[in-house]
Amino acid sequence: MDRLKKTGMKLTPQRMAIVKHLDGNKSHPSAEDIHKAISPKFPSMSFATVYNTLESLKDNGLIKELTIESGKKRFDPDISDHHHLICTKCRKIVDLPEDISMPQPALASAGMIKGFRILSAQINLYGICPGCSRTDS
Amino acid sequence: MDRLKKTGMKLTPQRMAIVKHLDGNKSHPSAEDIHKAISPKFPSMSFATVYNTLESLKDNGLIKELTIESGKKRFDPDISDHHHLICTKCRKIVDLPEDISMPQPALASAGMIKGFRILSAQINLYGICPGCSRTDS
DNA sequence: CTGGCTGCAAATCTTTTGCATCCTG
DNA sequence: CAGGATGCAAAAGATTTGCAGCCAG
Repeated sequence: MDRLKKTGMKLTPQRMAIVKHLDGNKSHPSAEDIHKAISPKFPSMSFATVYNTLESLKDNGLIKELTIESGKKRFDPDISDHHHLICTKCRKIVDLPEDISMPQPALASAGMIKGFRILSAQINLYGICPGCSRTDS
Repeated sequence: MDRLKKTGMKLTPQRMAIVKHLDGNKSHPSAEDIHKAISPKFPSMSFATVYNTLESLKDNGLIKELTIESGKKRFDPDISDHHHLICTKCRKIVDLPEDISMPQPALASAGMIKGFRILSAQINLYGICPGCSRTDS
């Protein structure tokens, strides 16, 4: 919340609600998830506001946008250098434990490849989660 | 094309046109790109056919679906274990040279993490391409 | 007060679906 | 000839946009 103030963004009630909802949230919510979650408190809040706010938060480095699911954006308040496991069956998204984290993102975030100045890396591992494995086989 | 036949999929003219268009294609086209490219030859071809065909090709392991851009699916006929560099400015997508490829995908494709049975890995490196760098700074 | 933010509604873009018809195997 | 594939059109889902009015700083 302090970090929000530091960005110079205006502290509107809607924004604060969104930030509060995201804080510590490990569910990697989509814009719709967020809108739905906050609707009870701000029934009039529009999608435009949600998208605008998420865009601003992203620009200010307070959240990350994940490109994990083809159809929709997801957002992650955890801006640390981590990656994700996605269950292709139930679509659950889980943070990848740091100790399995990769040396390459380091390489990537520092370096140049093919003349590209690399700014960030996103690693998605797709598989079947324990729950779905059980149902499966 | 032989590989297409082996899948048992029916060899309709539309499908063959799509497969031919994708063969060796390094542009990571979206469904719309593909539809547009083939329209001149099959003006009547519908999006449903494009999507159905891409889905079938994917199910049969002839192409990969990339989740690189939030709003849309992209497809890659190169099914080898490789990854991508994306210019955040001009949205260009480039294959990551194999020699920079990561040891982890190997780990991932073999292993189990957090109880997940890992099936595939996708690594996206985001940055600024040489062309945009020049314009930039 | 003023510029940034909000709400609303319409528009856009991508993908999916239902169904009648067609055509490959 | 049967079942899968196609074309069409409508629907669904996600995101964007324009604009008038509002409110935090």
